Amino acid sequence: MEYTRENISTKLRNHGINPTHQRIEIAHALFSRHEHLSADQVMAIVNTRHAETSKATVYNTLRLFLEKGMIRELVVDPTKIFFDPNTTPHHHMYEVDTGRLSDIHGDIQITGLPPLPPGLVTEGVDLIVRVRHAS
Amino acid sequence: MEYTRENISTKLRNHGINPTHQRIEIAHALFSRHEHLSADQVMAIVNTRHAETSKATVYNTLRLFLEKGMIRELVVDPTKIFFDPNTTPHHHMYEVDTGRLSDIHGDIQITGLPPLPPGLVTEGVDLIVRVRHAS
DNA sequence: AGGATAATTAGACAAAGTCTAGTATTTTGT
DNA sequence: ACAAAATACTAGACTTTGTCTAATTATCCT
Repeated sequence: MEYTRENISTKLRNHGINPTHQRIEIAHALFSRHEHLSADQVMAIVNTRHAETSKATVYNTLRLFLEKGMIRELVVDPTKIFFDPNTTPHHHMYEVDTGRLSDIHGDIQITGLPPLPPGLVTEGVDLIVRVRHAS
Repeated sequence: MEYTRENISTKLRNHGINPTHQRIEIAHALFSRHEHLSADQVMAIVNTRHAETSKATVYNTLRLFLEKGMIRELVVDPTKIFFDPNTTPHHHMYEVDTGRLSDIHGDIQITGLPPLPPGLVTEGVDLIVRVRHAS
């Protein structure tokens, strides 16, 4: 699938989001790349050439996308949150010395998880393999 | 094992850490409870009664303990880091609506992880089950 | 078009964590 | 035990990520 502005508008509408200029640009930044971006990276991408989108809008929009289930939040780096346009179940590798974050592909199985206490519902299961470069 | 100041001093020395007043108090805060504490929680515990330990020392000391492998860092909450005095392999459950973080007990197996790219070494594998209270 | 609603903005603010330069404590060598 | 050297601690300024607010602008609906 190609991420034209048109397609992105449709995608936004499908998620119940009003497609505005800024939202389209932010979604485009996330979906046209296949990377995990932090809020300030999104901000930088969207505002190359002319400043177009404010910090507040970037943060608001990312949280909106999150709530609507269009993207996923990754709490991995101690200093900032990354956003992942891929919402299908998959896991991550984090290079602690460089801050690089990448997907782990493959058929990963997790067994032996005890049942949840009553009243709790699973939101997601995050598996992060922390690695570093050999010295 | 009981966490007397004496025992904690020995533990610090075993990890190659010079046991000072502040370090003993911080280690005591972490090890005498069996909880995951954030830096400001440690700060608050250590400074009940009289203010004794500065913010800089709390942060420096926690990082020192980390480097020496005496505690473990948990990147789970988007706003703060938690420190875990239990360094044996185990996993966590995080209640996203309350911020509560707890251990998962049981024999959890993770299979299907692909081999690491050459030059990379595993630091650790973190598994976090994110849950919320049913509405 | 025009009023209502929704979205965006600049900039002030908050909180976690880092850094610095000076002071205090601890250790070491004699 | 004492002085010098090394290590540790401190207050407070600073940085960074993210939030909030009140005012402005864009969009939608009839």
